[in-house]
Amino acid sequence: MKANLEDIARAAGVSKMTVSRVLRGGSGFSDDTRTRVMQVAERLGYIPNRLAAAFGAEQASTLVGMCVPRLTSGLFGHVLDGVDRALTRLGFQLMIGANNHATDEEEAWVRQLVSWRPAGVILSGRTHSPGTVDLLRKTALPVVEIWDLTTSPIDMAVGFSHHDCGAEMGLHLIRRGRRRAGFVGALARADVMGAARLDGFRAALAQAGHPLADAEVLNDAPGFYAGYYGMETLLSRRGDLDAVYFHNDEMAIGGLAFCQARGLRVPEDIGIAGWGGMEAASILPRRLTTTLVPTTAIGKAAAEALVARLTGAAVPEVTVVPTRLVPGETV
Amino acid sequence: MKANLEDIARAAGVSKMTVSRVLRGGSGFSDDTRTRVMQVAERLGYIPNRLAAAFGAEQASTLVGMCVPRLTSGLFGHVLDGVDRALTRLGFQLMIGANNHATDEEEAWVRQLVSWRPAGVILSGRTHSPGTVDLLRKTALPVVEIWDLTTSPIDMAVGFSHHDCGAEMGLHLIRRGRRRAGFVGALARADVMGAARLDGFRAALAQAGHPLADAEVLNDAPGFYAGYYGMETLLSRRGDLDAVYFHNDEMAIGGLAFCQARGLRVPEDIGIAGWGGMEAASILPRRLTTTLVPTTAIGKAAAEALVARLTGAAVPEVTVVPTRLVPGETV
DNA sequence: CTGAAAGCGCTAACAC
DNA sequence: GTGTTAGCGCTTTCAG
Repeated sequence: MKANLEDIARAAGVSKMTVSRVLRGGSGFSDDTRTRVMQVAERLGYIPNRLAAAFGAEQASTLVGMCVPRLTSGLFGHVLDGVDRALTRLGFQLMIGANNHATDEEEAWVRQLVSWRPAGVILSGRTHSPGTVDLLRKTALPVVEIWDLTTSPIDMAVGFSHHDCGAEMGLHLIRRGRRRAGFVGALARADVMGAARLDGFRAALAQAGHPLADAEVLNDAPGFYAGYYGMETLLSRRGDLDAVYFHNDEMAIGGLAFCQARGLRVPEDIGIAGWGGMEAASILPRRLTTTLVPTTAIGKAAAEALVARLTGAAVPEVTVVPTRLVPGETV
Repeated sequence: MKANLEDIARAAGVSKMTVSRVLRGGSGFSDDTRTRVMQVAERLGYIPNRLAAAFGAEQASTLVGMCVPRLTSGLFGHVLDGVDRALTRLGFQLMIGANNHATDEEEAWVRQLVSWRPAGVILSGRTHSPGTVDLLRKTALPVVEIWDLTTSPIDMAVGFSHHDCGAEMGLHLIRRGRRRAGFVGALARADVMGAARLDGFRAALAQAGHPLADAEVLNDAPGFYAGYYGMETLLSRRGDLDAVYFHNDEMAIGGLAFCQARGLRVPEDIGIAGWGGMEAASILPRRLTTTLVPTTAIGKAAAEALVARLTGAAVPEVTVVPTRLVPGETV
């Protein structure tokens, strides 16, 4: 039922090697042979065996692995989309995994991935277990770390500074006259990047002489509910806050909903700021002040950097993809 | 640098075969041998080569492919999450692709996937190109089609009826006293499932004697913007509508935002209904009337059905995972 | 409980 | 332009 190179070779009256060359679109055969081989392959319904190809010649692997924090993240969905489109266009296949913000889950996934002898790996974040780094270094696999910039990446990095995002937003709130700002986070301290934004935010506020009034970092997933209840919690502790910066836009929108439910006016009574740039932020219920993150571009750049490295091209160690603070109507 | 079974065998003073058995946790070796082999493998930093394993014994493949319509879809992000968690737990690796609602893109992806000799495939939707179906049938690969129920699946199916979702919502609107309902869709007719919901909706309204007043099916991606502008378009044509059913919750929320911007009262002036059950729907700005779709459960069920089939267990051809209409405050 | 032999399908390297 | 040889690392099968 399954034809292989040998079957085609026999039917076309040539050798396996010639068939292989034709099918891979190389050179070293006549036009005549080519058409004959192609026809036979077609007729036999030949399906190449990449397992065998990649096994026999490891550099023939077109498998790329990508690990995201959570598959349910809207932002990372767009990053994945960028990666997938670029990779598909370039002839690669994508294997995915989720680390759930745990370096040991990431390591477990990387171990599995590496055993498939992929062409390269894309990881999210700068924090990895020593085992992961070690393994990746030992196997000398091309690696792109995305999302956050690393001072010294394992191999390559594509992203931006979360610390700067937070600092920029802190400055923005100060400029808007806010003096008692709070923060609502999520995922406890597991999300190192969210923590970096908080750090930057805190630093900017402190430097302006109006230090962070309060912060509530929840254990939950960073969604609308968490934003809603985080806002409630924060306000119950500090009713005098005049602005709140959220882990992301979903949470900010949840916080906005809470304000609406409580009859708090935004931005008069309290300012709200998010992060991420989700589509809803620009519509609902008023344009949210947030930071636009070029998710798809990051994915695309990461995939292209990886493939460039594979083709031997020179690739910068760090690619900065800038974010942009977009003032809305909420602060 | 890279150790293989032979290296371990030599260092442990046994044969390759014994090492293979130990490493795969089988039986047929003494405890003594086991510990010795394990220690050597550890010391040598052995990384198994699954390429070789799957190549040498095709049924040893633990690669599963999954194709979703779009990687940026919030709902499918949750399905993917369900699939990924189940598959990881069961020791499988996940390869993904997106078909962008085009059967030929799906076929191209399936062809690539099949050449990696995976253990099984999960596809989204009931519509596939003849080439895809043919290929899958010929290779006799376990296949799970998810999302929509198919009268006769290629192999197995996990999902629910989109037609019924639409009909149920149509009935709900009628019961709420709505008499001039409209529909806002997206992705043109490319999203067959959205079209099925429209069909069911239309049928239910017609049967109740209050046929669909108007429908606007946009070409855009089904997001907040599309909902906003779709609502605007629909109302400019039919200012007398008393309810609108949207392709999904994002769009419904966009439509809601438009109403708010125009000063239309919801549900007094006009009713709004969505589909999908996204988290924001239950918060913002009022609880949205929508249909809850058990996304993660579908993913989990699909993965488990696939693995059950692989282990030779009997698996039902069709698994129904019911949705639930949740009345909110918007109609 | 352990080992030897054969082979999976392909490609690199070299010969013609 | 085309063919031959060898081998990738593992598992299956069979023998002990």
